[in-house]
Amino acid sequence: MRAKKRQRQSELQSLLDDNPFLTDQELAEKFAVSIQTIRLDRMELGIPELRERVKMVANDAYAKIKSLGEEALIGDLQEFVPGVRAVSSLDATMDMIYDRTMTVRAEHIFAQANSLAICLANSSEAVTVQASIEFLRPVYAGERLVCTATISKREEKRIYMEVTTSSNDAVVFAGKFILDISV
Amino acid sequence: MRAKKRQRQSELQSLLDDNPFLTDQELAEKFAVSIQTIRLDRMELGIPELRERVKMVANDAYAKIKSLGEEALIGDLQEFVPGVRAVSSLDATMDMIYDRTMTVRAEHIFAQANSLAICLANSSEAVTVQASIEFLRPVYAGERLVCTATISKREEKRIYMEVTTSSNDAVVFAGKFILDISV
DNA sequence: CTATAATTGTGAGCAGGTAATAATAGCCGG
DNA sequence: CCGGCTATTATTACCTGCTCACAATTATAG
Repeated sequence: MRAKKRQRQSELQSLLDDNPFLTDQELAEKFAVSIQTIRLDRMELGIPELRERVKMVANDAYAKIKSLGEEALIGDLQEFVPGVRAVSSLDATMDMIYDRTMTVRAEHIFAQANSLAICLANSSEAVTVQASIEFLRPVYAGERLVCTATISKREEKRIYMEVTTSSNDAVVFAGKFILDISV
Repeated sequence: MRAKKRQRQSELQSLLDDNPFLTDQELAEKFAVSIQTIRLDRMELGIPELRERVKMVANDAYAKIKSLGEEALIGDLQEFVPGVRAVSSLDATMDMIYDRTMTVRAEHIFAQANSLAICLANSSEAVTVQASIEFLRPVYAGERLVCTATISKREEKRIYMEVTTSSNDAVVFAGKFILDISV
């Protein structure tokens, strides 16, 4: 009996982990137990009710969408010298991690660099056209990534930049970006 | 009188737009009207109740987090020949867009390519160490991006890949990736 | 066989509503 | 100033998805 219960509770946990939108009713049917059993299980596992779970997801949404979503600049702008240099900082969080290696996924580091480059281009129509990038060492959650973009050359319709990202003074990323500013 | 109502309704609309978590009770207090007035306003504006609003935000979260968040592979795997080639497809949505140019942000295209490369590396410890990438033309919302990664060279601890992304048979992105598989 | 654990049932109550219906307040034109 | 209209407020019944408290039943291990 005890085994059955443990089994159900762990399944319940993972079920709700990747689908928080299930009612106690639905869960009871899935496990073929009474609704009260489900409620007791939730109590013991410290899982809040449907509405609270949904609220939590919704709140996370508000926070996470900012972590890599629609913001123009990924990270926080620290310094901005038009036509010369821009610096942004970004705190690496668990949301950015690749499970298998526990390291920050390359696209997040690229995103910080690329968005800073576009920001520094300071044109309403800047578009990244080329980049040569190096990820010098893996980054872990909790590190603060400071990214610096510097304009190295400027042509009529192109801007060349050097972008580097450091954590604790060690360079973790370096890249050369070419942006198009036709218009 | 009519002016007052219009004023209130438009304020209500924008209030709820950037904070969907307000109850009718709270709104009534904010506007110093009865709760029924708020309900009528919501009806006229077609704004659903708190719980529905929260649910919508939570659902968006689920969709958006997948758009560039925690998934191992960004896009859907279409083909996978271990050690040789992998193909994924990704539908460009409005969530991926840079407002100023209305084009898909480079990091999303990079993310699709990079995550496919890591997937193809098929090692529990693959890490991108270098990439030379080109964005050949801008991508707009609605396009279907088909990304192909091919292994071009394999060393003891490194994998070299060619990754290209096409939309309607035109190549929009091309890159050479070097991954580290030390372990 | 019995003590304990697990499960199920019941009833009250709550938040945040919908839906329907009715009463009241404010204003405007004639 | 009064009828008519819109806007607002009130009232009541009902809904979902719970919580909380308490009791009853069933299973099972010792």
